[in-house]
Amino acid sequence: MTSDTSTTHRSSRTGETWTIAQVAEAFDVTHRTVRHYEDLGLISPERRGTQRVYHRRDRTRLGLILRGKRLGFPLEEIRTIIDLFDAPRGRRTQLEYVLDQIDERRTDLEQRLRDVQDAIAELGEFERRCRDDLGRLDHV
Amino acid sequence: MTSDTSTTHRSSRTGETWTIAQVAEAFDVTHRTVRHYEDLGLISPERRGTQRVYHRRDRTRLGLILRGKRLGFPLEEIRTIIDLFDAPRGRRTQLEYVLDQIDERRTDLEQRLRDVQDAIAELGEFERRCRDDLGRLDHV
DNA sequence: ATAGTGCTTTACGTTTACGTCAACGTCAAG
DNA sequence: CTTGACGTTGACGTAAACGTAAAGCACTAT
Repeated sequence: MTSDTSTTHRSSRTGETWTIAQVAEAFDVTHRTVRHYEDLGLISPERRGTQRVYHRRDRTRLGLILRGKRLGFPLEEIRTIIDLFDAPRGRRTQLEYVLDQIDERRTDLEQRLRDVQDAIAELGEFERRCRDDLGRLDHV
Repeated sequence: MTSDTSTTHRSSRTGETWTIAQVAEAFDVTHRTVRHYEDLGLISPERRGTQRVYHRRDRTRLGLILRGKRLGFPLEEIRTIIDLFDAPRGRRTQLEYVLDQIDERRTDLEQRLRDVQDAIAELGEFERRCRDDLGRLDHV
């Protein structure tokens, strides 16, 4: 019940693995969320017996997943995207397919870029009008 | 059953109103979607008898809604944002509240801006690697 | 008068993205 | 050896964002 400095090790020896509780806290999501992403095939942590063991690779993926979510992509689409990064690009057909996918993604992202920029600009314009109104109130 | 050039008028006289079918098609959504937004209070078209009549104001709002959606905002949040634009900002307290909200929104949008830019950058880097791989295949 | 076209409400169904138990395993500490 | 602390697998619940009939009104054309 007192101060316990030995809470979050367990991977002190390996130095590169984490438990589900640790990654969940690190990314500020619940363990349920992490398991859900695994159910959908977005991450596949190592199993040591029955326990899940997360490596840096899994953390990288989790970061990509959460960023994708912030951008409003559905999880299924996020899966196809990050799978793309790990896809075997040995044969020419595969590489050309991957490059095609990249182009599609980029088109989508550039639309979102415009959306965000427009929204920020409109917000700025709106703020200016509000500050004008405020100025008039001060002036009187 | 033959060619019918008189399909989409009905507002020819007023020149500034549309039916639900027309706005739905214009924004490439279903009428169900449009009505759903109305149920949530995101738009409130005029009623002429029982029929909905959409004005430019409603189209503007629809545009904002759909852009908000592309950026991954939930509809409820979108409602509070676009309501903000139409809010009565007469009193100082109101104006200060609005300016606060604007700041919150901007912080959020700037995070998304970074997310999109990072994603595009990573995509570019990934494409470069793929093109390298492709070049090596050509070279052999 | 009737049929067709478009709009309306009501209401249940579906998908996505998890939340929330329940019930059980496991490992170290007391 | 029992008690936690943490982990595991189901399995059902839920909120958001619509989809999808079903059934009826209104106007127009034949």
